Amino acid sequence: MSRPRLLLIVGPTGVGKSALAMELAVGCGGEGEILSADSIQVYRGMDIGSAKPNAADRARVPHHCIDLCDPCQPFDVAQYQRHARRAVEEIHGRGRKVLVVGGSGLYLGTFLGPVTDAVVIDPKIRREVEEIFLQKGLAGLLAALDGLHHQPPTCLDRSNAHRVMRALERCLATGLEVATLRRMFQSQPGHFADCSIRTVLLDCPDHSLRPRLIRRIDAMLAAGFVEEVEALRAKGFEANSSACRAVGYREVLQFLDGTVSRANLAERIYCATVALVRRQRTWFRHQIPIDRRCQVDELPPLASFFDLLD
RNA sequence: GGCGAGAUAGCUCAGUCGGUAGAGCAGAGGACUGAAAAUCCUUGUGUCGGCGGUUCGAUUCCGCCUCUCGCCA
Repeated sequence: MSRPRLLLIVGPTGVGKSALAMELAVGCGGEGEILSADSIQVYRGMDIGSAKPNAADRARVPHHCIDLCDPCQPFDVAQYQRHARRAVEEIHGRGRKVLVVGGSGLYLGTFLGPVTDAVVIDPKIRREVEEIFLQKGLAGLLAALDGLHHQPPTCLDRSNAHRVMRALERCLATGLEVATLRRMFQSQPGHFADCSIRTVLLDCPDHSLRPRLIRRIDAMLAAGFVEEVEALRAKGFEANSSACRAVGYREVLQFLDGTVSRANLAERIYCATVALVRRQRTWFRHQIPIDRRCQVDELPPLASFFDLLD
């Protein structure tokens, strides 16, 4: 049995990754299926704002890892990893090729190396750590963490309460120090180490990306983005802090709350999107090994991508 | 036309009881172990509207001018 073959199409939001993936999936003799690596498209009902592929595209080419859970339920990369693994096995079982498409750095990272470890955190420990944070804030977390070490650990972001909580949980659950856990984590094989994986970075210069983003945001608003957010809010998606803070969704919620005017809404979404693009590019620059780079305005022939899949 | 308020970073504004100024947002760079479109870190020289006056020294006080926003005619 051959190894599963994956082609990752990565790039900042709005450059046209999905369109390229559709062309490739259809163009390689109908042999490709699309696996989304998008942390927002996993939520049902977050359609317009996440630029989810439409029904026609989904009927034409099978898509995976979309609509995996309700937006009021928490979702994380470990769950994504399990869904993605299952999808890859299914697609490979059909003798087809996997086109991974997305811009969520951590989710893409799942294909390229370890993103989670095997440490199981007892819910009791998790509650205990949350309690420390609620009572004593970041300083309390750091004090607790440092108390478990010979020297205060420096290999984590000590200003990021979220990261410190994760580290503290692991130290409490295993009795090990942060640096040791980190070494163990980094020496693990990735979840897709048995697959053959190539990456393509798709980008385009700001002078053509930015007008494109503006058009896309206007189209989202015209398509009923505000109504989508109202419906999500009615279902309680504000309980999911990362879903309701996603680019565009946060701004529409601010509009619904009256903190942002309708006249400024598109502009605010645009600024948040540009900031996201910047963070995505930073991630792709430093965290993801890229086999091929191309500009969306001057794409090479499709056949040259098939070489990467063989 | 009269009265009042304002003019400070790309934007919104704070401040300096007179010793040339700082927040938020925006912009730029960076980090990344189950929230990742999340979260976090770094990064601020600007004729302090113009011209005069007082002063050792004015963005700050005074006068005039320009512009903006109110209110009254």
